[in-house]
Amino acid sequence: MARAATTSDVFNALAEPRRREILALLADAEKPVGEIVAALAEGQPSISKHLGVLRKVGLVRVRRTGRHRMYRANADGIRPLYDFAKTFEKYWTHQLLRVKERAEEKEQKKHRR
Amino acid sequence: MARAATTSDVFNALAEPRRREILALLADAEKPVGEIVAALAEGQPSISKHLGVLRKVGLVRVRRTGRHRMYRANADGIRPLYDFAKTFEKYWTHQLLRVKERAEEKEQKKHRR
DNA sequence: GACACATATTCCCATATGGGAATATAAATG
DNA sequence: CATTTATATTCCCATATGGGAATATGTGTC
Repeated sequence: MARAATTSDVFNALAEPRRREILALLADAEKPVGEIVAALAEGQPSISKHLGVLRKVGLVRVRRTGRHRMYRANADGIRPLYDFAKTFEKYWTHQLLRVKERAEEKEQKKHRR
Repeated sequence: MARAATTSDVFNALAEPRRREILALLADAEKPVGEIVAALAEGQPSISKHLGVLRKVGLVRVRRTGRHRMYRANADGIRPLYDFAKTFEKYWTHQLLRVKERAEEKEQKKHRR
């Protein structure tokens, strides 16, 4: 048996760094393909293919508007990843410290604007 | 460019379901290879190779004892996965979160005038 | 040393890949 | 309709895969 298809599940789809970047880009607002291409500085066909993979595993949704296709992230689709990782949370070392650190970072970001 | 190596990072390593199973098995206690082979009902070479991948990306540690090799999970290694997923937490359509958001919106509206 | 046991490595192969180039499809515009 | 714009699809190929079989390596035991 060969390696599983990238479209077989969320884990395989998100193994590719570009696709994680794309998903992050689409988290806050829907964007047309061209904007993603410009943001990631990669060929348009490449981006379109990545979007196809994300679509197949349900991580993004599309809406057609004229000749544009507006993509947006479907954050719920990431839960399998999160759930898996979360089962290891209790084994992390310095857990309390790290949580505290991240909370503080967040606080700073909020106040920085 | 072809697909990235499974050993290139945690995301690629954990795209394979067997490797996630192995990691879950090793979360609570270290185990010799044979025990994993028995638990997952798969060929020993296959398991050894999976362990090799997990080792290379730092998700497991090994300890040699006689002719056994005791493997244990290194839970800290999963944090990249967790951190990535966590950035989408706020977008989840979870009931409590929604209630909270609506409360905040209301609050803002009240103060906006 | 001869052997059994535990694990890793090598060899094999069908399969999916990601990117670039070229091309196709579709919609707006003149 | 011809052309431009936006996006998807097809074709190409070097590359890594996961599993099984066979083999190698290492370690206890007699």
